[in-house]
Amino acid sequence: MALSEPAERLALALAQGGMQRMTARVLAALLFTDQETMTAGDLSESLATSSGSVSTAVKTLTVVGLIERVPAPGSRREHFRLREHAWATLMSSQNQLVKLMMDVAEEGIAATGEDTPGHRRLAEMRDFYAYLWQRLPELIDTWKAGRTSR
Amino acid sequence: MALSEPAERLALALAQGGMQRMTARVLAALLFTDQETMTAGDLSESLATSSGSVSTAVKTLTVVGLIERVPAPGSRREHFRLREHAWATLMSSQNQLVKLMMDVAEEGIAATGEDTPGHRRLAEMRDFYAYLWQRLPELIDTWKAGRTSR
DNA sequence: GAGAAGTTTCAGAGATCTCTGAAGGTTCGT
DNA sequence: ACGAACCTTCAGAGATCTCTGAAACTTCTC
Repeated sequence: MALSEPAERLALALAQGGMQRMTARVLAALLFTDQETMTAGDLSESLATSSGSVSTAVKTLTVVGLIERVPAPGSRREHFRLREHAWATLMSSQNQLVKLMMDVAEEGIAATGEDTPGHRRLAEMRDFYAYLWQRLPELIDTWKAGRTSR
Repeated sequence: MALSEPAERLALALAQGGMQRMTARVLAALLFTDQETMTAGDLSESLATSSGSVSTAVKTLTVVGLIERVPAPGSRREHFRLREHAWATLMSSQNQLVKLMMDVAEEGIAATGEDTPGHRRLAEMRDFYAYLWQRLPELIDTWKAGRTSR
């Protein structure tokens, strides 16, 4: 079955956030499906795409921890499903970008003379990202704690 | 003067976050410069790029509120500089993506039958992004308050 | 251990994005 | 009002990214 229009829109949104288009479509398919898991075959059929693309996308999603291979008794095929806390995981990996910003600002600070306008601007940038880098993980952990305690 | 290597690295990091490469380089130039403001001419010289590219980049940065045109007494040229709270502004615009995620999840919920696995997954996604959508602005406001109260 | 089914890899075609450069527009001084 | 300096726009060249499809590899069954 082809992906629904809302599913394609969701994939687009994920792509806007930096995810490859095909990777996003695979994730959307796994979100919307009414099955508990999908095989690579299911995915390439519903996305009308090559098995090669599915393989690459599935690998990427597995590496970043958004989906997982599920042992499939009685089938040779690989089964996949969304992992627990996938969204928190996605957010955490976005958070690596915050760290990168903090680091490049720090580099800039080291490379500019003190008491220059550039130095001051970079220090403000560094402070802002350092603040986020401290606070975002707390936010995500709070969410996870609230979820699991149900 | 050409952009320093740390400045180019910073531009790369911004580009990773979704900003156009040239737009990111302009922002980096304005961050690192030891002048208070830079003209379009300064920018195209230090970036070794066409005036057209600078014009486009500067327009984008102005629209999203990261830089501002500064009235330049005694000069016909436009002067630019980083705006106050530029980083908080950048974060806020990233935050629009959180809103988009929330919205597409909501659409998906409306389009799937209740008590299906897809419905449940989408509801969890929606809840997560709704939580962020509530919390991130608080975080940014707290930062701004801390800054200005110095 | 041979064959079938499924999966992965990767070179290159095709699609997409970005930048340039030149034409045209705007603003300022005289 | 005219010319000079500067800025903006945009078509198309060039660079970059993404997907396909076929070959190679792995795993399972008989």
